[in-house]
Amino acid sequence: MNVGSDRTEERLLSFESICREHGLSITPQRVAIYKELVSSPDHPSAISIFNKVREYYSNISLDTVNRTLLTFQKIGLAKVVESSGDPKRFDPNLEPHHHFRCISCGEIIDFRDEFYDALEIPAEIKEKFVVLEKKVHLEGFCDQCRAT
Amino acid sequence: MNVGSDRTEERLLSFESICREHGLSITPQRVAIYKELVSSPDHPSAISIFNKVREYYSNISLDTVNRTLLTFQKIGLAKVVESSGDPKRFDPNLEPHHHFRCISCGEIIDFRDEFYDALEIPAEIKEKFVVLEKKVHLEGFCDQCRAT
DNA sequence: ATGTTTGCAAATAGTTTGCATCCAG
DNA sequence: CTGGATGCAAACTATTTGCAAACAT
Repeated sequence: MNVGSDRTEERLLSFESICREHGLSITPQRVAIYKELVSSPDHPSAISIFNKVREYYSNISLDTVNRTLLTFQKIGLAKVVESSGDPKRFDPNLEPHHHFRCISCGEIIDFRDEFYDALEIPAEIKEKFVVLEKKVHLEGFCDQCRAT
Repeated sequence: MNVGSDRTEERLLSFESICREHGLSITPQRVAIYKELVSSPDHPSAISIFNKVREYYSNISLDTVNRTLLTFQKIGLAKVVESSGDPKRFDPNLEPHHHFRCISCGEIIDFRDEFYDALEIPAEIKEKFVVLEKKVHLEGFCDQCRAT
């Protein structure tokens, strides 16, 4: 597990209250999974979180990790990354941000862009649908893979 | 199978030349799968194309459909939709367009927007990566599901 | 106390692979 | 003819479900 930053401590507090709001128990498994998720610099899959948590919580099961991550998604503590790949990847970053995905290695890189954040929703969409999330998705080759 | 429009006929011709360019045979299976794909109004999964093609090509196998769709993606005849769901969905629409996805029913709706098409790539990204694709992804509730 | 959560095992869904046969070029 | 494509079966990966035991509140 990564060493807890102030940011992580802060998020742990809101984690507990959000769980309570939804009538969910604060179990050690959920705490451990949440800590791993928010201290992840990337977009971890259930398996990668499972492997990290298992280092110090040896008898946790992959099913619990899967179930818990889906629960987190449901109550708004995580998002599922839009990607065309097989294993679901989770995103602990709830701030507005955008994604670049390398089509060669599959790496997904977050980036901030105030201009993108401020994009207007087209009228034809706004009239018919309720838009809750807006994200620019870029694709191509990352610096590692462009060299190949 | 949908009745062939002029657009479909047109695309079939370029389909054959693109296959030849890549040294791929024009097999009846590939033609059938391609016809289904491009006449799809939505973003079909391998299974849904399999089911439609099977109506008149009864002994085609799902494996062939899967393999063929991946081949189409490789040679640029189709794209895989960025989505967080399980079954891969393919996109026959190669024109620049954007997606709205309903988080309730999973429907993905294409929309055109010239302003979005013209978005600049942020300098920090352009410097490091090669960007081949740019798409705005919106999420929320579609008109059907917002009522529920 | 009791209703939720967990871990295990089995089931399921989607996709991929190996291989013999078949067919397009 | 011949190499690539297909169909079948089996393997594999990711995820989900049923259920009894364990735990949080």
